[in-house]
Amino acid sequence: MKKGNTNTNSGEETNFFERVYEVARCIPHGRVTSYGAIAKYLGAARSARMVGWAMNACDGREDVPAHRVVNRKGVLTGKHHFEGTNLMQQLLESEGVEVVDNQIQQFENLFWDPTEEL
DNA sequence: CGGGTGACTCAAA
DNA sequence: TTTTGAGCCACCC
Repeated sequence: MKKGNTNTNSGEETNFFERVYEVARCIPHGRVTSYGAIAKYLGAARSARMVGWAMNACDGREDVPAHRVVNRKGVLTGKHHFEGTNLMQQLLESEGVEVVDNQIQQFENLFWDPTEEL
């Protein structure tokens, strides 16, 4: 049926999310990537939002360095979602990434493209 | 089944 | 140049 139901949600996680987490986990230390890049790698270049959504679900997945994932401009758009105000920035700086005004410096240089690297 | 949402992205005015 | 609008896909109720 269609959807009626049985929501099997519980117990089985959507592969899509897992996929995002997997890529996020593959992000090298001290590097950053964009939602669109991950989405494209998954085959849904237009679903960058979903990647962000997946990050929202990352709650509980500490292994998922959401702080390494930023928007196409290199701006910490999701930093507002992190606890604290500069937690995300602190994490990035801790890895050697320069962040100023919620924007990553030398973003192009630190940008890590899964479609090319993987 | 249907509707609403969203941590994005691209394009046009 | 900056701002505004629409598109898109997957998850949740």
